[in-house]
Amino acid sequence: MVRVRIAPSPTGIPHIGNTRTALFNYLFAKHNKGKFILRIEDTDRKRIVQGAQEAIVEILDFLGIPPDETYIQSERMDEYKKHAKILLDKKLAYEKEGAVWMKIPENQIFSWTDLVGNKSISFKSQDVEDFVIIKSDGFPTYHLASVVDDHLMNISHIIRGDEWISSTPKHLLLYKSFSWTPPFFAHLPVILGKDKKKLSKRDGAESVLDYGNEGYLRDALLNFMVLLGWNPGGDKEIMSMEEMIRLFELKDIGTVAPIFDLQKLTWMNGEYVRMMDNKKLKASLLEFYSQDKDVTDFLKGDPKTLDLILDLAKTRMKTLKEFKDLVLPKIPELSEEERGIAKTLLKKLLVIKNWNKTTILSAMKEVLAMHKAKGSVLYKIITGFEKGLPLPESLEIAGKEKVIEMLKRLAI
RNA sequence: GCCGCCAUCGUCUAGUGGUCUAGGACAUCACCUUCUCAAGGUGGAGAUCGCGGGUUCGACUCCCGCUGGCGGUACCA
Repeated sequence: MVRVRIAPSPTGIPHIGNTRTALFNYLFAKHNKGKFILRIEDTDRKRIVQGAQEAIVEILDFLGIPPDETYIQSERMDEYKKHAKILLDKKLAYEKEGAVWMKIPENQIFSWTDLVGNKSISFKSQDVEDFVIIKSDGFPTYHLASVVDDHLMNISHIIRGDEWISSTPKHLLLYKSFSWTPPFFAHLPVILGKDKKKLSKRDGAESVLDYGNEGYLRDALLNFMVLLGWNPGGDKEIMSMEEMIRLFELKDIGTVAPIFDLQKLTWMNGEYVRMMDNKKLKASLLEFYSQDKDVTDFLKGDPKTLDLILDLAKTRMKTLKEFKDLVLPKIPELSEEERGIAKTLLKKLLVIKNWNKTTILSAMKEVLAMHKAKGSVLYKIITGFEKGLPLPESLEIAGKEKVIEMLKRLAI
């Protein structure tokens, strides 16, 4: 039975790296019909951050990768104390300055086969130092608490960041001291920023929640993250959660620290926007703009009209954030010349009898020819931006009356 | 410093001794389309597979060294 866990400490908001680790654990669990466990490691009382625990849960929820079981280490103190005593009694640990320390035996080799890259890693005991297992405040350190819990919770595979590699010999010693069989280990390379340094605020948003607030879609985020250090082979890139679960295997995890490339995420998000049907897109937009009455009012307008507009907008937005400027015009600041063009446009549109995109387009072309102007001028006049949804279509949708009225106000 | 991990286009990667004059995707450039901007289509440029030694009839693929990057070296996780 596969049982995996993520063990975040509530000392801050999880960043993309931690979140990807959670995703990989989730996919591995589901691929093997196993369990995905969340264990809050709140043993460092000094560094606990208010709201961090809630943020962890919120992120898993946002991504749709909820844990099957949840544990909190501060509620399991008895276990850690009990197990520390066993080590003390066996004389494998000792007390010093109010803390309990694990003694590293001499002339030993600690080695394991890491499932990332399927290679053997080993450390000599002379390179490992005695370490604290119970701090003087009575709380266990990560080393003791995680080993005890992983064993008690029947964790089969530990999939975690590779900053843990050099701690693994300590964990191996603990397993041996308790006469427990250690689980399998898979250490994931960290995700780096553009500068090849650890991902930081400079690289943009910090947590997936921030990306969500920037108008990135859950499915795109998931798809992009899974490809950071994992590849099922072949050229397939766009994958649904079901496909990821079906294809996910530890042997396909890369050994190289990937760099987070926002441009590719943005492209992929655009792909997902275009793949969505209008009903789903509308729902996503409604959620994203829930605080913006102008946009939600627009979205709640005539469904048929909205449908047409969504079709036009889909190929022009990479993130949901770009939707507003696409559909809600702003008042343009026109030069004298542009005002003249606006007047001509008004005149030409006014005489159209059969108001549709074809007649509107030919009117537009006449105006452009008369003024020897580029099409972008008309977009500036009507939308306030030099580009936008195709005018013939959107003016047809808006209706002659509304368009004329608006142009009159501008041209005066 | 010591210990460990890693090393293919700018980026994500395919590649497990010969099929590689190294494939795909993002980004980039050109063209097509065109009322603007996109989307889409076609094509181009872009990697002497970090460097140096081996092993082999033959190395991107195996071994060693070097260099570089990253991580660890806490009564933090």
